[in-house]
Amino acid sequence: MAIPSKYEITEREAYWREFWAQHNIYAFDENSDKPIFSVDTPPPYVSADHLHPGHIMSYSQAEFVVRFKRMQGYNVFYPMGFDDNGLPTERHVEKKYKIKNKDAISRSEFVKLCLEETQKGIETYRNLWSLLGISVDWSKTYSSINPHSQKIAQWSFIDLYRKGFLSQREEPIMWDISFQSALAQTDLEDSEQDSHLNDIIFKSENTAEDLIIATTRPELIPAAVALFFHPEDKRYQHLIETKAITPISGHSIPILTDETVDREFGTGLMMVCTWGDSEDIAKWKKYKLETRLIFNERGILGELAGAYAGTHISKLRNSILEDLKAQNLLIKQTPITHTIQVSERSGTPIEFIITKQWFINVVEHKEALLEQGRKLNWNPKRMFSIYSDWVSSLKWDWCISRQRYYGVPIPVWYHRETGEIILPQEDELPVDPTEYTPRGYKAEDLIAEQDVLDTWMTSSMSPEIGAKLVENPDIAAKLFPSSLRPQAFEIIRTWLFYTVTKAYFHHNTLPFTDVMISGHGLDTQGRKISKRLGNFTPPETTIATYGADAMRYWATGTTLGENIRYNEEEIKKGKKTVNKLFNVGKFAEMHLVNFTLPDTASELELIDKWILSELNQTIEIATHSFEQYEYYKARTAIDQLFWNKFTDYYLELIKYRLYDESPEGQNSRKAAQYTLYIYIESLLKLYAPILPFITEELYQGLYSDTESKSIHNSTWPKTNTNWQLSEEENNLMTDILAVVEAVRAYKSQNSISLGKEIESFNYTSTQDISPYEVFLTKALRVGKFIK
RNA sequence: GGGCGAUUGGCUCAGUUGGUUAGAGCAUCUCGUUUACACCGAGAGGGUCGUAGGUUCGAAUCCUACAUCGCCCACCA
Repeated sequence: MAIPSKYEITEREAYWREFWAQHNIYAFDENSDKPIFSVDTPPPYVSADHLHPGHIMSYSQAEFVVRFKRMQGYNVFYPMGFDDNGLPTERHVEKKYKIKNKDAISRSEFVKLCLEETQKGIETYRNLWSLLGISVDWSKTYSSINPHSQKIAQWSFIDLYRKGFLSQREEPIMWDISFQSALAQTDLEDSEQDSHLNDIIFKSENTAEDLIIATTRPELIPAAVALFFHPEDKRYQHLIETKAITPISGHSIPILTDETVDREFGTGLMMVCTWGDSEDIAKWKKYKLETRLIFNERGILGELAGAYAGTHISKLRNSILEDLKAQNLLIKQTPITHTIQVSERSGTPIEFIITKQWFINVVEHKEALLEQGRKLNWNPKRMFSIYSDWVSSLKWDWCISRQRYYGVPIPVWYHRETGEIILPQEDELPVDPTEYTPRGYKAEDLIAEQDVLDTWMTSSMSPEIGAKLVENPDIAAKLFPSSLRPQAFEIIRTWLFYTVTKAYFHHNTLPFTDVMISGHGLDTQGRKISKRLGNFTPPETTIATYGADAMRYWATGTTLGENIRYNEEEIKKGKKTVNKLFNVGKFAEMHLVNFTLPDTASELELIDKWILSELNQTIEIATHSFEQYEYYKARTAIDQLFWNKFTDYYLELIKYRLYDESPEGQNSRKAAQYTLYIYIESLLKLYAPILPFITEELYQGLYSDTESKSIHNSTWPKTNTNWQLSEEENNLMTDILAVVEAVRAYKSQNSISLGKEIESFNYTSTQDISPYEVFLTKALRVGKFIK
């Protein structure tokens, strides 16, 4: 197959994409006995078309390593997943179809819309990933809402229940009043808001004196259940064991002491409600305080809110402050800026209500989970601290039930009479309890669980969901644990933590051995790329302009875990590299016509051995670097070899030999051809993980004699000790290269064209390079060297 | 407040265990129509490696403090 005369990037990349697909170049081979390398590919959210260069960066970086492993002889299992489950999808559909009230649409209609939107998202990703040349095995694809994934997520629930890691408890839980669903610790986000610290008068029931408390949430006064002060606070000793009367609601609450109260804050008196924050819950639990819930799951105020009943909690603060003012009970308002926790998805400040929810008991296993995390091979190492910080700071068990429409149903029924919890058999999965009756029961005896599972409940099973795409159970078993988990650092505390947790609880193992954590994509000014700011060029546009190889080249531009700025110059450099490779390919093709690799190596000249020894060194560096996930280092070394050693020197120095038609020059010419042949093949292979398109083009054009043999299934280059230079040869080469440089400088400074022959050149050298004078005079067009 | 990361020529970034004149690309300047390539080639200029101390024969690299920027966590009701 010949190399085309011109490299039309878009057209040729499309050609090779099609070629790879047709020949199943990236398919996992179930019949192979090669060692397996399995990847736990991140399943991206498909709920919105928000793909930007940051995604390109992180997927490419992982893919460099995957391609390297494939060429190293691994049977690569590289599936693709799509996370189309859960709240983000619901929200996207609500927004897009302007669904304000879910009562206006049936559950099944709504789910149908979700699935439709999901499908569109999958197409967007799939198109871009193919465009980029991501070498996933598209025959191994899952979506997190499909039956395969649902089955595994539900199995997980059942297995955890049977093993005692699950519990159903009624307790205060973080709640999103706008979505009306429970939230897990990780669904929260900080939001800085301007507010007031209000000094408000309570009355002592016993002495009728004024008790001043400071609060940012005066609306919770009707929910107040106690006042606290520090046990050693001299100002309030006489109040121990007495009671206070709240303003507005006028109910009586105990006054207690606790060491966690800060004497310096406000007046040193603290109001505890049910519940304003986790501190409230802690004290409520510790002192077994009363429970006063003033609003329901929609945020509507109830009886305990007295006159305010029927209105919404969000309106209560102003009403209460006005009423306090009217009664002269509000003494002071201090403006403050503080950080409150809001629901990540809705932006609504979280509230606490008490409901029955399912939990995975993670808090009591903190130590073990920390230990599991420690056993992972983290790349880069420092990313482990994000994991350990998170695990150490866990305060709540993982709440896995969600009061939502679109998700994997919790596979549970409750017996109408006894309340007994009924689980389906494994072979019945997946089930929707609201539409299915488990074997051995009658529908009328059962109450179906309405809630669905947290979306992380499914994605935390991704290594197994992926592995089980292979039907043969023996082979599937070999795919778990995965070899590699690539992901972004933002989801260490969610996806990574939950996956580690699941593998530990289910199998007492790690879900994967190696972790590769990528950084953020930033815009040209160093700001985080986001859909909201719109500060990015769509990757499709960039690829159309410069090609996928060039875009991938940009992604090598930073070390793993570091953020990378979008930099069009780097992409241009990628394109230049592609162009240069192409031209070298054309040149080689021209000079390798009718050349076949001889059985025995040709008699190499010093310069030939030199470039091959440079190749040796680069192979070593690149191999080691890719193994350490240091694709950047690999690329730099390969670039050096290609640009600075090969095109700058070697190629120019052997041209005269390649063009030599004389009979006495044929041995030398063959040696140069031989070197060219060997060198370029290895060079292409070295670049192949980073630049899959152009390397395939040239490999097919120069080397492949079969229709289906791809460079990406070829073997990774090996070093050859025959190419090692002796110390003497090495010194000689150093001098020869110095002479080359000197001649070039001389010509450049004297405005002489490099191609023009000069009569003589003065040089000094530490080695005796006289045997190479003929070579130098020919290669450099110098009549005579004068020492 | 605690933790992590960053700070290197105009710009974007490398510098693995401390070791000869600190590297690359882009940009700048000079030169060159050379038979793979002008998406090219050759040459040149440009950095007291954020600041201040310390360890060492020797520090961009190790230690301490500080400054600026970014991120994460905890946040006083």
